[in-house]
Amino acid sequence: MLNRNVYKAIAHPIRRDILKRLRAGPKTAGELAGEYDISKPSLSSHFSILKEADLIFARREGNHIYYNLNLTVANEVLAALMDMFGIEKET
Amino acid sequence: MLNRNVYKAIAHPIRRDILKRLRAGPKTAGELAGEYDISKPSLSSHFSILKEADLIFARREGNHIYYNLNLTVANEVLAALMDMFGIEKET
DNA sequence: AATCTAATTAGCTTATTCCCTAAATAGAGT
DNA sequence: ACTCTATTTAGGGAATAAGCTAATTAGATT
Repeated sequence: MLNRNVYKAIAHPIRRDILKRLRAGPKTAGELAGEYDISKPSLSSHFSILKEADLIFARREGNHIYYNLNLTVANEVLAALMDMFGIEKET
Repeated sequence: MLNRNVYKAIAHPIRRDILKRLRAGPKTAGELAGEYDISKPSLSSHFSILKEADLIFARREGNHIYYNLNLTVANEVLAALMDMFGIEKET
């Protein structure tokens, strides 16, 4: 079932941007850090909020941590919103 | 274009529930107030957050105020999320 | 085992959110 | 004009969110 925190998770513009970038494939925390004018600890906190919402998951490789988009949950969010608005999937 | 506040607006469970109930048609503030264990001023504040996000709009009739779901914006939210996640509309 | 790099956790401050009660406003009916 | 009902605005307090710097952890490398 859909974690209630997903809505809070997508409420922040940086977190939405992270999700958008992860569409294209896994990225390390460091790679993403380069994209934002924010301290690494603050960004790390955004990662953990996204993780807690199950929107992303982490995989360590050497001393890098790769973040991946969780498409299953992404789809669940969309389904929940479509249900909320009473909008059907197909055009 | 999509108001940035929509994400904050849908981040609260009561506001999501309001949207869901408005799917079925317009409701007055009073009708909705009956559904939640929250003061009327607090609920009124939720309405104004939803209004500010353009997710609902109000129409006065006598001394009732009817709230309506703005389906246009609802669709825009879905489109924005599908874009964010890189998910296509049709199955 | 010392060190380097990558990333997180701890601790703190400021801003925002969310709720409340009391007071004000808008319109309808008397 | 007064009053009743519906709803919002004002003001304030507690909880949560979001940022920072400094310190720590985890693993790789020498």
